Amino acid sequence: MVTIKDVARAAGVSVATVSRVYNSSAPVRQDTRDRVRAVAEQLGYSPHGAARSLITSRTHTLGVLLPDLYGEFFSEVIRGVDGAAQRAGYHLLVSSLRGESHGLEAALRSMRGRVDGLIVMSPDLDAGAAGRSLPSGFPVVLLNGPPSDAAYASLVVANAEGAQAMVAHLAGLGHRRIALVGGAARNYDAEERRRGYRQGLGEAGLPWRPDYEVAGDFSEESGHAAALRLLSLPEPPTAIFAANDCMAIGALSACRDHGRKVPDDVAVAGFDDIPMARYVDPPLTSVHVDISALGARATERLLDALRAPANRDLRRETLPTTLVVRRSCGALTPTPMREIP
Amino acid sequence: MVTIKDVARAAGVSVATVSRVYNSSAPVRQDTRDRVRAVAEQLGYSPHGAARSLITSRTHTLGVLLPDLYGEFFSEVIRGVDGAAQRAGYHLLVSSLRGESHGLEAALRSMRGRVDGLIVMSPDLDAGAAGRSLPSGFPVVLLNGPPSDAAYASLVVANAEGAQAMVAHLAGLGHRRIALVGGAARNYDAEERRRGYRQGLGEAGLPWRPDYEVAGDFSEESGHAAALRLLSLPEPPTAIFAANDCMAIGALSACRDHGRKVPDDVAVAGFDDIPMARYVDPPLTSVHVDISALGARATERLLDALRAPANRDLRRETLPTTLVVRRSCGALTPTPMREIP
DNA sequence: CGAGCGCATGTAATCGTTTACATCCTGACA
DNA sequence: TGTCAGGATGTAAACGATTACATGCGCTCG
Repeated sequence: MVTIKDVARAAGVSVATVSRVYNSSAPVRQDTRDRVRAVAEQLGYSPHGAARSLITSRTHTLGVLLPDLYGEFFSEVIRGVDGAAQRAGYHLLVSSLRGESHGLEAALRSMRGRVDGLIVMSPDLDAGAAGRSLPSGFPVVLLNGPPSDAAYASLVVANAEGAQAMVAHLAGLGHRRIALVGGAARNYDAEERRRGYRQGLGEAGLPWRPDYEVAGDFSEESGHAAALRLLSLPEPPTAIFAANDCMAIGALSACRDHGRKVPDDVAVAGFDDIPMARYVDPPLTSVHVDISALGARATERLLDALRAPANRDLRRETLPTTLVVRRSCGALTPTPMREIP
Repeated sequence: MVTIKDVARAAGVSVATVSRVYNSSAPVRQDTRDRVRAVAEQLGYSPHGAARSLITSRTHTLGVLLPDLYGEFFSEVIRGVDGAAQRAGYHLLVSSLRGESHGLEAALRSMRGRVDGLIVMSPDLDAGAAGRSLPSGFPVVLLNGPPSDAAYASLVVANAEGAQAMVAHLAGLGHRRIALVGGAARNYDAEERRRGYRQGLGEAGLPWRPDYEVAGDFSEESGHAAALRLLSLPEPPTAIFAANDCMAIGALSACRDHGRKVPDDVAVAGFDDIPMARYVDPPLTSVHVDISALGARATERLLDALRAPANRDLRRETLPTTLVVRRSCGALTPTPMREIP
C-alpha cells in the first residue's frame, strides 16, 4: 500500500507538503502542487481514511441504525439518507438491529470512533434506555421514536394527524362503521396511528368499538388475517383502515378471498403510500409519507449538528403527511360511476 | 473521549494489559482481567476503531457499492449482506452510485483504507474499466456483472435460464404470441433475460418478432407504457413477459386501463419475484430469485477471501432461479384461494 | 542596505491502538 | 540453593496521516 511518505519521497518534497496539497490547508506553489498530484496519480495513492480520522477525529461517516432492513420503507429511508450524505461528502455505515434488544447498545458501542454522528430509528417504545451507551453530547438524530426525556434531536411523521385525516375522509364518504387494523405491538408509529384513528372517530361523532380494532404487525399476512376476522363479524365494518400499506394490501386480498368487492362492498385504506400502493388493484387510498425526505431531513439535521456543535438544535420536528385518495376507498369510482352521498 | 490510557491508569495497569484483555492476544490473570473490565465498563470505554485499524490494517468493514438504492431489490440485497456480515462481526459501508459514471472510481477511492473488501454491483456493461482504481489483489466480489476479463470473484443469477423457463412455460400453456418488455439499456441482467427469451422462443418453435420486443427501463411507468404499446399492435401478443416485476405490475395496470382481463385476455409474467408479487391482483407469475441469498452468498465469499487471501477463489458462481406460477399467467384458473405462495 | 514580512517548505509531535521485546516473579527441579 | 521455564506485565516502536512550529528565502520599504 502506497503511503504519503512514498509520494513525498517520489516527488522530492516532505510529507507535510503532500498533505497540504490534499487538504489545501496551506498555500503550495503551483508547480510543486502539480508535481505532487502527478506522482500521486501515477503511484495510485489515496489517503488512508483511518489514519486521517485518527488525527482529525473526524471520520466523515454517519452511522445509520435501523430496526430491520425489510421492505420498501427502509430502502427509501436509506435512499434519502444516502443522497444527503453523499452530497456532503459523507459515508454511510449501515446496520440493522434484527430484533436483538441488547443489540442497540452493542451496535452503538461498536460504532464508536467509526462515525461522526448517528441516525437511529427506534420505534420500539422501551428503547429509550439505549442512549446511555453513547457519550453524552454525541450527535444523534432519532427517527420515529417516542418522545423521550433524553435530549436528542428527533424527527417524526405526523402519524396521528394523518390517521385522523383518513378517518375524517372515510366518515365524509358516509362510512359509519370504520375499523382499524393496528400496527405492531409496542411500536410508536402504531400507537400514534391508533390514537389518530380514535380521535378521528370522536370528531366524526362515531362510537369507538373494541371489536373494530384488531391487532396486526405491519406484515401482509397479518393484514390479511385481520381483515378476514373483521369481515366475519356479525356486523362487519364498511371501511377498513390499515396502519400501513402492506397490511392494507393483505386486507385487499382478504376481501377478494371473502368475496367482497373493493370499494363497492368495503372500503380499504392504508398508511405510508409506498410506491406499490398505486399499482395494486384497486389503487390504494393511503396517507402519504415522504419517506426518503424523512431520511434526507434527518441527515441534514445531523450534518448541521456536526458543523456547529455549539448551538445544538434538539427540537422534535414533525413531517407532515398528506391524504392520497385513490379508488380503494370508493371516493373515485371507475368509469361505471356510482355516487356516494 | 476515554482512551485506553485512561482505563490503564484507572485500573493500575499498563495499556498493553488493557489491550490484551480486549483482544485475548496474551494471557492475563483473571483478577486483573476482571478489574480492567470493570473499570472500562464504569468509564464507558470502548476501543477506537480508527486507531485499531490503523495498526492492524483491518477495518472489519465491508464496502457495498450499488448502482442505486431504489426498490425492494436493493433493500433485499442489503438485508442479505447485512445478515452475513453481522454474523461475522463486520460492519457495512454502503454507497450508491446514482448514475455518475466516474462515480464508481471516486467511490472506490474514497473507500480506500476504510474497508477490508468490496461487494460491487455493477450491471452496467461498460463498467469493467473501474477495476483499475483499486489495488490489484484487493478482495472484491462482483454482483450481477458482465463476465469481465478482470480476475474478480463474481456472482450472477441464472437470468437466461429463468427467462427461458418462463417462455417455455407460457408456450406450454398454448401461447404462441409472447412479447417481451425488456430491461434497462446497457444492463447485463436485461441482456441476459432477453437472450433467454429469444432462446426460449426458438426452442418452442416460435418465431422472433421485432415488434414483440419493446424496451423498458425496469420502472413501473416503463412497463405500463410498453404494455400499452404492445396491446395496441394490429396483432397483439397473448402473453407479456416483463424483464422484472415492477414492469410486470405496470403492465398489469396497463391491461386494466386497456380493458383487457388478466389472465383471460392476456397473460402477464415478471422476473425477480419481489415480495409484492403475490399481493397484486391477479398474483403475478414470476421467476423467483432469492435476492437476499444473493447478498448473503456474496458476503460469505468475500469473507472467505479475507480469511484466506492465499487461495483466492475467483470463480463465477451462478445462483439458480425457479419458476413461480401464480394466476397472472392463466395456468391456475380462478379458485382464488388456491394460489401457490 | 538592513530590518522585517510573508510565502513556501521542512521537522517532529501527535492521535489511540497493537505488539515485539524486555523485565520481573514464582515455583519446579536438580 | 541455584537455575531455568514460563506466565504476567511493562516499555516503546510502529501504523499513516495532520499540523504547530521552525526555517530559509526573496522582497519591499524606510
